[in-house]
Amino acid sequence: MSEIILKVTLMDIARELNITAATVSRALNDHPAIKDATKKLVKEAAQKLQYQPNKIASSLRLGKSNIIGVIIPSAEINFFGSVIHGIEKVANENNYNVLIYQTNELYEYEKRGVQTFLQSQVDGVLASISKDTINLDHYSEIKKRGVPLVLFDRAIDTLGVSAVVVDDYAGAFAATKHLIQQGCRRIAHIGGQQHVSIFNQRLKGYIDALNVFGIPVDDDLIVYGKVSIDSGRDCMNKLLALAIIPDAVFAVEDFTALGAMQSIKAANKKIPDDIAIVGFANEPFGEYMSPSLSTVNQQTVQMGEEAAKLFFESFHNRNRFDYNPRKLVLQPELICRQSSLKK
Amino acid sequence: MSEIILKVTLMDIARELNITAATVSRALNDHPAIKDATKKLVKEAAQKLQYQPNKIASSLRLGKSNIIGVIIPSAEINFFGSVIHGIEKVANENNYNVLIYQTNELYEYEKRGVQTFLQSQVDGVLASISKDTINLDHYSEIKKRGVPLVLFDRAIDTLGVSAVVVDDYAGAFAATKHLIQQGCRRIAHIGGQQHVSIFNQRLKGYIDALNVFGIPVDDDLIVYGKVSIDSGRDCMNKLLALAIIPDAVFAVEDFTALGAMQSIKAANKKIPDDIAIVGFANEPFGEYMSPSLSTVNQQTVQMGEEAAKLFFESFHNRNRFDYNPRKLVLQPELICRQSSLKK
DNA sequence: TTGAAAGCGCTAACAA
DNA sequence: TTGTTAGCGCTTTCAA
Repeated sequence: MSEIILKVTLMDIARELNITAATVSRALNDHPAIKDATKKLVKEAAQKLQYQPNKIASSLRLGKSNIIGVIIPSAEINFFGSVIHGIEKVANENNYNVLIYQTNELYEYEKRGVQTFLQSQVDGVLASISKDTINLDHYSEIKKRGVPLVLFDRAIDTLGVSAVVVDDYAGAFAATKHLIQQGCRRIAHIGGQQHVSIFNQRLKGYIDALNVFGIPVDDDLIVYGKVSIDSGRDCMNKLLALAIIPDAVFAVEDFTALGAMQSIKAANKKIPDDIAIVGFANEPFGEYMSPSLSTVNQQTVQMGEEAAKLFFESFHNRNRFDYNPRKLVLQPELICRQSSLKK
Repeated sequence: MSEIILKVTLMDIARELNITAATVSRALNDHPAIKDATKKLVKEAAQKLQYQPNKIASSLRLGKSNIIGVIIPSAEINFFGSVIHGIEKVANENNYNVLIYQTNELYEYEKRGVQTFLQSQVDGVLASISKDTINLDHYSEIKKRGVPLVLFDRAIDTLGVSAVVVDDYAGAFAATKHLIQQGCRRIAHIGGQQHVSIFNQRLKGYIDALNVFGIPVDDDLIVYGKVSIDSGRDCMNKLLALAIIPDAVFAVEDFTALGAMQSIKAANKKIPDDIAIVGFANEPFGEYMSPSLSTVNQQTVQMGEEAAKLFFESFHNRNRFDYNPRKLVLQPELICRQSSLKK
């Protein structure tokens, strides 16, 4: 049974070598004014005593925590897992750590997360706004405290902060265009909550694609839901109840598409022959369904990486008055699978 | 454009009210010795000045960070996302935050993660050991420093720390038994790396189920892979090359099962009629495939919750010599879907 | 019921 | 090249 290691500090090393803590600190940080011989001695002693620097003390002194706070709706959604993956990668490369806070799509939790992060003295906050959130004062507060804020995916322009988003409009346009090119003419859209900008953009892309190709927009073919499997099923049922049913559906997101597919199958219609369908997000399950689901891929890991990079950019320029937030728009990629490919 | 809020400290509040920082601190922490009137004044002033307590300073003083470090192989794997969800939930309820470190299944990263967490003065570490890891000294070091360590899912008994695992043996036994009850007699197993305890347990459960039901264990029917879609496909191809092919497969995990299914379909065999198949993990895609995948559900969110609770238990008892680590075994649940249900 | 003073562990300005 | 000293913001012991 090995002994417990007692807390060892700079002072312990200093005492061991009959020098001061300041010298030890400088030696460990490779300060140029310190003799190589001293550095060597100090580092050996640190090793021997199994010294671990206390980051909290150092953070307090330096006024910098080397921690990025990340606010996400849910760690359980694959999309956000991927984004975190990207964030972590860039953060670790820069000697930063990542604190996670989940909102469960609730405004109250989101507010609490922001408070917690400010108190934890994070150097920056990366956030994806929850669907439930309308009031944005808590985000303004981050800005007011001089802490860099970067939004990803669910961004809001009025905040005037850096952001990484995918071009939802372009993705929706491409998806709709693809359906038109497959010969579909009655293309429905199952949309999401319109105060969420990404959902609104997808609606616009859909409408503009129809316009560009001279297909009239039919309000009966546009239904709105809450973005879930159940809601997808319900919305599709409404579309199937129309006098003339659609020959294609562009769903705002993959789970919605999945619900719609279930409903189509239940009505004994064939996918894609009777009704073609395209989703959005490239959730992993889409690839393995039958028929496999056409969708729009969002470059999730890259989104995380870029968000983290934007934070470092803001952080390094935080004292410059001429630094302006940047908005990065990633291009999504249409993935055509069986659910939309007619023979 | 709103003004930047300058850092406001206890001293600022104290000055405002002509009292000392000590009193302010006590008032904000509802110390019983402080007059209600004073508390009221202090809290109002704190509000007015938009005071945010500095947790780093408080951590340094108290020797306690209120942070739990979580080490996972990858945030992109749904399983770990769910576990984090559970951990976050319990952590937040207890005023704790969660630092995440990803190892990408690499020993070197895992070691670095442990160092980072120790330096960050986390109050405890929750970890799932990466597949690549064999040397466990870094985990022993956490113990030696008196920091509570709780392992989840990928646990190792020899470390003598608390752990939450699912009963992999029981899950594998149930899956195999189910296949036997469906009338299968040549049941193959696609296994994982045997130094990973959970994979080894699943093999044992498979073998014991065969034994209990009087079915001879045939070494030809057991193949080992690296736990991935590709590896599942390769392993299944080997099984399909046997003189007498199996009539069922118990795969060590869902992605492996998925690869196997692709290979079975490519060989023009019917699932489940020619070959029935069961996976392990209940990855979301399994529900939506065709045929849908039978699998074993692992109570992931609950696993996270229990792991966090075990940490708090260890933490509160960290100075007691009679506290022993506890191992929690969650019971998995067999989910029978189309891939294994014969008519 | 409150104040004075010290200290958590580290780093940086200044001095030598 | 190294030492001295002070202080980051908070909490707590001791004293009043």
